[in-house]
Amino acid sequence: MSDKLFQKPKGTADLLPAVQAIWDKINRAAQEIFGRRYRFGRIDTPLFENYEIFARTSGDSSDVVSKEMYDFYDKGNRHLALRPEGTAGVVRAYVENKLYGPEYEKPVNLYYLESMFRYERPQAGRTREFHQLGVESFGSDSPFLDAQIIQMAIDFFQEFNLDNFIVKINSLGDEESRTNYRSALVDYLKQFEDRLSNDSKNRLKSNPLRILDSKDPKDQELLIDAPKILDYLNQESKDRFKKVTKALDDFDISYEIDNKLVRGLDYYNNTIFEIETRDPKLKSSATVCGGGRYSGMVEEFGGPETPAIGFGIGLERLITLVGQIEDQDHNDVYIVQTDKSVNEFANLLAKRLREKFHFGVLLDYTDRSMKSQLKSADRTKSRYSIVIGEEEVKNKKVTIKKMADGSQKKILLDKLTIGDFS
RNA sequence: GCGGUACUGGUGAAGUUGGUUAACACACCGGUUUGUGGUACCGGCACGCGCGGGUUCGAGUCCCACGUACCGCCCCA
Repeated sequence: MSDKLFQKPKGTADLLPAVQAIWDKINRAAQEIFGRRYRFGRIDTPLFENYEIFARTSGDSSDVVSKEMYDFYDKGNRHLALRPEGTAGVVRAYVENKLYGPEYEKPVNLYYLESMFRYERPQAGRTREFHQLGVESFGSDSPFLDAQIIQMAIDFFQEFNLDNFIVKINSLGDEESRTNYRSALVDYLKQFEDRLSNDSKNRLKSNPLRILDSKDPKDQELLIDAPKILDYLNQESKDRFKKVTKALDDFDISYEIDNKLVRGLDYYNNTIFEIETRDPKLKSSATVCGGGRYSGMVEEFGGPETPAIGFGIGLERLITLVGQIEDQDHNDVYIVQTDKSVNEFANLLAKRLREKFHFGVLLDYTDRSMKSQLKSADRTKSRYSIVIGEEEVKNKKVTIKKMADGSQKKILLDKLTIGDFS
């Protein structure tokens, strides 16, 4: 085996300087759209939480909990887990910090940008550590908010000029509707139990709704005549869903009602949605955003009954769609030294230029040839170089060279102003 | 967790049916008469072919195990 001690853990990535420009842009876009336009406040929660926080909310039968969790015991024998998704931690923080209190404006709107961890086989658009940008809104059950939240995600994608996607939406209904539907679905599928795939057989007991998005072609065939969830919504849930889709229509959002959409986590009810890209770069990982309504979770953590809705955007997936953006960063001044006798002078000059003009300043510390130093000035996209030699040191002058056209001028050090560099 | 493909220098890679000195290009460093860049020319740059074993007189080239990456399944962001 190779020297695995010196390799990064499987499914992780180093984000080198060359790749940071896009992350900066994501941060700025989140701040601008979620923070400024929608007035969501940023929240950061711990990288790890008590195991139960995720296990209970996501559901024991979910893949995330049953096989993808990075859990461990600390020295105090506490069972902890690296967060596999963002919602549970935010809800925990909402309750623990009593953000439901009267001093906070309702709904309480939060967004986060954090890394998540899932023990999975890496492939395109899927790594073990990945980043999610998500929002959560607590305290409103309005269907108009559902539409607003979906619009938020779209706004974000548009900031990156992405529009080759489809919004898929479905409603799981309220508790009552969901219970009714579940038993109707189980009754229907029971008669074909021996023809179902193994996964689906297990889910028949643990989580029958998940059978709906089975990829097994035989399962799919059996599902054609299965009861449809939208037929089982009670009047209230039905009306609610209609209001959501009406609002989406009013927003000119094109969407697709997908009555087989269920999502992998257990905590959803009423509106659920996904945004899928059609870009072939992410074939089996086309979901770039997923979310929906969840009620009951705040109570589960000991808070008051609170309706909530949120979504998460997979940032690595977003980035593979956007591609890398060019780093436009320029350096201001590169100090070129004719030989090592002027090192001291040059070194001091660098300090003064940063101090006085707040310039970006670079200089060579390896006594390379002038030619090499000028090459470096080029490569670092320096706007100016300052040549320092014996003559300059003796006369307390600097030779300023404008890189773009090669023009030079000599100026007394004491007379140097910022205007000499514009 | 299951299946497939790949793995040669800083990078892209060539390496024929296993047989001396690992091609070529880019990048980098240096030089082309001594204080000036992005061009041109010249020179330098893998004691090693993911890691560990094995087969063989001999392996980058064959076999096995492991690691990682990529693709597919499952599932998701």
